[in-house]
Amino acid sequence: MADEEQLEEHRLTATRLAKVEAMRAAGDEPYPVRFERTATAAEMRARFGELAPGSATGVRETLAGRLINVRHVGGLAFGVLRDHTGDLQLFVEKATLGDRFDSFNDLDGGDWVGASGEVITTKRGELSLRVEAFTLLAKGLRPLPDKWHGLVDIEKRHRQRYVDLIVNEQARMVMERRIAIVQSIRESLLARGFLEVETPVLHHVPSGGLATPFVTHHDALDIDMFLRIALELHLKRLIVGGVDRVFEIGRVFRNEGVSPRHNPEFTMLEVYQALADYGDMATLTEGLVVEAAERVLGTTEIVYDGRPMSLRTPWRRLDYVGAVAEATGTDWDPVMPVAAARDRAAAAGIAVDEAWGTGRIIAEVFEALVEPTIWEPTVVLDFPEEISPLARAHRSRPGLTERFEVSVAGRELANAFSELNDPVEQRRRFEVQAAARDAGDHEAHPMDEDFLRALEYGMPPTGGMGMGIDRLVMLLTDQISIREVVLFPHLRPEA
RNA sequence: GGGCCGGUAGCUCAAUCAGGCAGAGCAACGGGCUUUUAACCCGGCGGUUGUGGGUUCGAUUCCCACCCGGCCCA
Repeated sequence: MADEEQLEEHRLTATRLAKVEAMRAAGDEPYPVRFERTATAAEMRARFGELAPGSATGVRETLAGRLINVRHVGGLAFGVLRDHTGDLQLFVEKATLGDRFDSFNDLDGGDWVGASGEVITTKRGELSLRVEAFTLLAKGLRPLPDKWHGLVDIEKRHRQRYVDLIVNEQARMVMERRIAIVQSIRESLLARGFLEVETPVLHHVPSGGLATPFVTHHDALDIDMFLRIALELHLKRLIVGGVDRVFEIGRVFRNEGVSPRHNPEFTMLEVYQALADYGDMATLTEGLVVEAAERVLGTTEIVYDGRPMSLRTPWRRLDYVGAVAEATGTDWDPVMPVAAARDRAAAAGIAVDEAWGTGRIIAEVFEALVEPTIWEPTVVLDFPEEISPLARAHRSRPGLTERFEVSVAGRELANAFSELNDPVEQRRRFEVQAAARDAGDHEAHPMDEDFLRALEYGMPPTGGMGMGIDRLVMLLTDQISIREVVLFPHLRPEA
């Protein structure tokens, strides 16, 4: 769209380009190298925020940032300089700058500027820099969006996040909060003795979850590879290897449709702890979320999508099959004949697939009737084995596994198990999945012989947990679309 | 994949229902203004109405196809 020719042709950029040429002709560089600043906008406010109107401090500072707006008032000009910490006013007067005053008037909104001068407050009390010298640091050729409305068009905000970040405070807030949340989780885990690792993104077997992978190709080896859909199996290999507590925060990829709640790539936390079980994982999950909320919001009492929500722990525990029974008004049993399960689903108005077993049917009913009704974080316990091929069988409940999900605002936030560490049983589970895969279920878990070999060396009892970081960020930034918490969400290519 | 809604100046929006010269504010440009806070005042600019076709004397407006986005559903 925006090639050089169009830049030269468009009158709004042509006038700016002309200023670039004029500067160069006069021996000035519109894109200089390096600049030394002595203060940021936030530092200025911290040091001088309490000055009375009309003060002059005698202190001289140098700031650098983007010129967001200029108000010309005869022989005066008021500029708004925005750096990464906030805004500060530039007080520019002809009396101080002399001939350079006209050059200041040549600046455009959007230009990067360095300015030096005395720290003052204006008559109206606005903390300002009385500019004694300034430098163009980088000429902006494109006009900024409307200074009042900002950039509103959602498509443009996402495609041109750089502009969104310049003009929309909210975009910066979400980004900064996301960074703080990830940092909080990392520090919470490090403080508990977990080691952070990096495992392969390119997989030979798309394992560790039930999802359609992206396929790519390794040219030199001439083999297809898969972008990972989960971190799970490599982290468990590390548990086998004797890494006692381990975690990874990393991007995973799922080849599904995009929606307000799904981006093809998203960020997962996965944590594994030797000698622990899913009960320990529930406590850990609660701790990570509460510590992140307190760090970025200072409270566990939040508002999401206009409704109050408490993240206070302990979270409610809900029995998975029991919740389905309550929602449907009939008894359910994960080992009941599949025909009986089908009847109950039909009675509840839930359509089921011929190939599904009882566990899968129960899951369908849960997702349709129970999960959407959950608001505050809830630990939903003991999932059917059929949909949990990597979780250990429940210590006392046949047909179920020691698995929980944390549901919040009608969606899954985290998923955890007492990990299956019996290699013979794991092989049996993979074989069931492989059969489903052969029958046409592309999301069934594939056989992973190397992982089985690892288990055959012995994996200690282990608790594991995965959490969707994007969803946690959505919760703590009050965003209902994942595209608002991902800096560069996926969109179709521009025409 | 289906349904509904949207795409008009750099930005934010009118005009579309019922076809008749495509407008405003901001930005930019020229002028005025030495304490502004979306500064203000005056002036003159700025358009492939998402793309392509069709109907019509005449299409931003009606019809068809396509592209991009939003929401809902699968």
